[in-house]
Amino acid sequence: MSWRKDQRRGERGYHHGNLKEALLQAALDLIAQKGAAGFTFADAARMAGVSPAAPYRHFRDRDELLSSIAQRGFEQFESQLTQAWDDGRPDTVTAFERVGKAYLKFAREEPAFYSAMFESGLPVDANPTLQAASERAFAIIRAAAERLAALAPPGVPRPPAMMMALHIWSMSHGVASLFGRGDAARRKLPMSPEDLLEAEVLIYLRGLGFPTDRRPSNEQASAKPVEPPPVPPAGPSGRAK
Amino acid sequence: MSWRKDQRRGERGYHHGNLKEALLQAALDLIAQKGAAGFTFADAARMAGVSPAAPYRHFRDRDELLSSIAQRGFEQFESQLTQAWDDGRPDTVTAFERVGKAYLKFAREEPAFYSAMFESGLPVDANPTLQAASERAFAIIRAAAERLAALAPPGVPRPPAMMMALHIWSMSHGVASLFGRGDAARRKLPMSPEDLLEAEVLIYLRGLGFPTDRRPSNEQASAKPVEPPPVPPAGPSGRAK
DNA sequence: AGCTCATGTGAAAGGCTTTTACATGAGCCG
DNA sequence: CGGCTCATGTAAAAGCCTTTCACATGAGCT
Repeated sequence: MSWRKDQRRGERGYHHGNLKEALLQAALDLIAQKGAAGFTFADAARMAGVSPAAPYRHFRDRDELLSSIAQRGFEQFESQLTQAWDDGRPDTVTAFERVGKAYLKFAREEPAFYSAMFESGLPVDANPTLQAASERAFAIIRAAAERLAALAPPGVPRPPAMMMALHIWSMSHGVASLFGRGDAARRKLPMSPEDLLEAEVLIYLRGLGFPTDRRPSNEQASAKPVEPPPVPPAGPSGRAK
Repeated sequence: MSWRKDQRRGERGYHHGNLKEALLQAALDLIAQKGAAGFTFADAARMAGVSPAAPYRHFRDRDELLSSIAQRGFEQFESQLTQAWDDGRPDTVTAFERVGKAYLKFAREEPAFYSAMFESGLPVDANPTLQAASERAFAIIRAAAERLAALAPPGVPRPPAMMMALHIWSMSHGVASLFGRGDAARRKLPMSPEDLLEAEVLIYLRGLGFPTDRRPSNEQASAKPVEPPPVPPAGPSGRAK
């Protein structure tokens, strides 16, 4: 009885008018506060000012709402990474580093999305739409790695771009998950997550023989490493197992 | 009424006799099946053959049970890592790699523990006991990194062991979380998680100037790098920000 | 045997999820 | 305008979970 009264303004009366959006927004807030596990369908309904059954007109169940959020999360994530990558400007390594930072920034600034995407226990591969969105986001990292691989110093076997992408992804994800969240499960750190990741990536790139002192332009020239790396890069299958 | 009858043997009658252990075990099974989020206090009680209220005699609430599991998880984790490290035998790099593999193995073979430890949303720093256990596990990686850092090639600034440890931890955790779980959130991979991580670590170590072709003994001799690294390692604070 | 305390049981309150029948009103058609 | 129809909400109810509380049981000790 009180729902309609409780609405400050924009009274749509019986019909909310934009319940689906309101629910998504409410869920986002709740997840940010109490984590993906603590979020409740009924709570979201309450926050949107409707009865507990109303959400079922827009989402099959709680999981579908969560999926929708993860979906949007991946889309925004992709957008952020794309923007950070900026097609490799001003130079590939700089842009690459920026992508890593964007990963951390997203994890910190959008904990609700991040939570839904990576910590909700949703079966990513069960939902094709979701999986596609996830892969589009990863494709950005993949593309960046491709460009970076093309700059690999001559004279040594070129590292597989896919492998590089997976490596960078795992580093970013590891740092973000362990140290980069708002306050949940925080651990003490002698440096910022950003610096930690940056150093990690730089060392890794140097391990591949990349020159890691930035130079703004003419990458063709800079493709020549300062000095050839001590040993050839390890291939995907590594050494003898 | 039927609980007592349902127990196959070892009937303790009214008193279960070892309910706490039984609950922990049941919870472990349930979490392995349905994830940390899906696990239910009532389910564990049912599985142990007691009423839904019985568990409250042994755990304050559901979260305390989860904490206990995470606690044990960290202890087993520490034990596994210690064993893998084997005090750096036969040589530091080999042992170091083995620690990484142990991390993945734990994530894969003990999904319930891993889930409780890293994905349950438990506030690690809220429970001192839990935090201590977590830190003891990390200390193994830390100690290994320390030993490795001592082997760093001369002539360049020695990398901070703590930073190396954090880097290795994040790599391992990233790979394990993204690709190393039983089947939840699985993603396609062109190589095994183990190979992926091994290559990643080797490249990283090479980036620090370590010789990455193993040699079984006399590490003092092998401390001399095959060739000096092209550029000095990046310090913790990295370059200009 | 009798006491006592730890350990379980039942029952009940309060939430959440999900389903089902019913109500409302927005858009459209004549 | 009057009436139809369908999308969108509501109420109520069933079923499950969590947590608490008074009470029962029986294991161990004297």
